[in-house]
Amino acid sequence: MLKISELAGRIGLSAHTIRFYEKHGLIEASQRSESGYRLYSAADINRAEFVKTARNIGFSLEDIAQLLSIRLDRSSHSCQEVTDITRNKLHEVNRKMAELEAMQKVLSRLLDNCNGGLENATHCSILEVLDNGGLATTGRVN
Amino acid sequence: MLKISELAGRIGLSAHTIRFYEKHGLIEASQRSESGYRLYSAADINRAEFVKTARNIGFSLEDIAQLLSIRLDRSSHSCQEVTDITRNKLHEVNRKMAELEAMQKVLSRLLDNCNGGLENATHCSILEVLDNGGLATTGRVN
DNA sequence: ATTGACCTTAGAGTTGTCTCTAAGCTTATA
DNA sequence: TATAAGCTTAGAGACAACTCTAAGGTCAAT
Repeated sequence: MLKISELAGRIGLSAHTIRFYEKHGLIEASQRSESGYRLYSAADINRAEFVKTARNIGFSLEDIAQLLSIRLDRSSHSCQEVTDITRNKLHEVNRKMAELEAMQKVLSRLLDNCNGGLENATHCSILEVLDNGGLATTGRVN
Repeated sequence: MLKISELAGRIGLSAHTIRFYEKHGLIEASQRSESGYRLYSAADINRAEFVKTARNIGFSLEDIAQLLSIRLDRSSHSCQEVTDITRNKLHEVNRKMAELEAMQKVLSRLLDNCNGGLENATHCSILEVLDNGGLATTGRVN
């Protein structure tokens, strides 16, 4: 049985974070010592590692809570439930990527058109673009 | 001179947001009516549009505050200051993209390896991966 | 004169994920 | 036995960028 900071060291989270996850139902200590210290069993550790792995992949705490409840009783959940959560996450990631790509394009173009020298910013092309409502649409941004 | 909701309609922000931006020094009304209503001049509108454009591109409010202070007195700032802000933002975007790409790859692989059918989740390959600390490293994740 | 739309302010609430603090108890080491 | 390190709890604070509320004043139209 591990104490909280031992578990913390093992899975790479702070004790604070583990208590925080506990409050949100993600991690639990199946026992307490006489003095009230949390004690983590092998199963608890596995569960905590599951949480950490899912977190690393990028699942939200809420996603993880759902995945955990499936994991807890696999036979009464379908595989599809798991893929749904995963697919939703993938869609979210794709959406964010698209947003970031758009930003990336604009920022790169702004930098391409600007010499960025030490002279003063009176004729800075970036400020001009911002003043004019964005990149010119001659030759569409997309 | 426009009142706040006229400005709001014109640039596509809520009046709430405009007041919020004002509190943070981004937008200002150079006049007030006798009854205390904000009144926006052409210059105020330009500034607000600058803010909106920068926001659309993805600059943070803090970035925008800096860009505005350069814009306010272009001759005492260098063009480089502007490109620095822009380049930093681009780096930030690139960093986030890399993170998201990693997530994207993992999620896609998880989905590829799982049939996602209606049968129960006893042998769900996604749960197995999460239980085993992530994707197998045979044939490296990267 | 009344209605309803619009304006004002200060300040609280939201979201997600921690991160930290205070005040106090326990355990291990010197 | 003293000290330090570690544990407990409840709850506050941080971050970004809004979003909303309460309580009230103003304005245009009917």
